Amino acid sequence: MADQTPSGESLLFLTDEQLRKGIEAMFFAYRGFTADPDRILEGMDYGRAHHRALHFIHRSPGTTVSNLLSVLGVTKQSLNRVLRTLIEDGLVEARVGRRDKRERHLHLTAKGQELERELSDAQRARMRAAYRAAGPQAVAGFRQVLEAMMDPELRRQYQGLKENGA
Amino acid sequence: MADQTPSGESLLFLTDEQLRKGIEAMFFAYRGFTADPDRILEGMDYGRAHHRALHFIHRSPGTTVSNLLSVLGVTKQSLNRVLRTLIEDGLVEARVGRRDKRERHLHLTAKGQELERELSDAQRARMRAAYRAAGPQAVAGFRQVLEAMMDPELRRQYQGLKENGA
DNA sequence: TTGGAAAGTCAACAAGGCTGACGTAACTTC
DNA sequence: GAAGTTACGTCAGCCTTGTTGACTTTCCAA
Repeated sequence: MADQTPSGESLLFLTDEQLRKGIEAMFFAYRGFTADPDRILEGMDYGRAHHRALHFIHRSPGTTVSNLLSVLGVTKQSLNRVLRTLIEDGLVEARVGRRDKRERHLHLTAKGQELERELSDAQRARMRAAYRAAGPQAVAGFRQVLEAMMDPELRRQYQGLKENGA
Repeated sequence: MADQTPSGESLLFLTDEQLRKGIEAMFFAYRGFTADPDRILEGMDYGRAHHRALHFIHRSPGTTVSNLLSVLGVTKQSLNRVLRTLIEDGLVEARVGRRDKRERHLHLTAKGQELERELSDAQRARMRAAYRAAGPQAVAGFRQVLEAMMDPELRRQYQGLKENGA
């Protein structure tokens, strides 16, 4: 028992083997995480990229295109392809900014809300099952580790998303 | 305070808002998770798919192609493309099976070990920092939630990977 | 000896990233 | 008011990594 911090905690959770297991857990869990929405979307003309756009527009209604760009971390050409189809299909509405007319403020239409809801219901159902199985303590730890794993800039994005429901 | 289980735990961690935060945490954290290897690989002729192959061959030396297929969850055509370049470039060796000569047993060459090492060092460094920042309790919770999030079949794959280092 | 599994390969395609170049409207600054 | 910057959109072309389908070779096992 040599791996002890000055304060007496075991450092065994930092072994390469433990870290590798964590890496694999992320890999397999992420597959599960996206599986349900992917299943819903296949067959429709949409993919994961559309899901992400819907999610963040739902989350921050009225967000601008460049805002969304920085959250999603893709190029405007990539996002535009996705956004165009969503707007054409009447799931998303782009309103010209009132203060700054260059900006487009993005909102979900009723139809957009509906699909977002369907996707997020599926994803939340899995999340809820996992949370319930693991318990509140585990969930707190889960969130802590994920947060620590983010790039600092992304962490700020993450924390900036409106927090409530408590 | 109505959200209490019969055993008295709060269920506030199961609100839609909390679940959404968890979903976003997964999204942002996964970006960080892959960022370092991606950076190393850009410029080389390899991508994330090559990294995954290297990882699991390292993890289970002598694994067969079909074994790897089921772990990675892609088609043999996809995997083959990746594997071919890795073999051509002398990072991976495919040994014909002794018992069953149809099977190819995959091993990393010295060169393959080297790249795998470089990629995994980077990824583990981030993981280690996150683990250290969050602490052992949080790490345990992190692993529990991720495991509960996996599809049952993937969970078996995950648990089947040799466990040690404790 | 034959059926079927394991592996490999060719071709074609799609999603979703990327870069670069260009255009336009609108805001900001000098 | 002119010049520069920002926000957005779009065209064209490319790459990676996934897909399906069809086909072959090898070879184990019943």
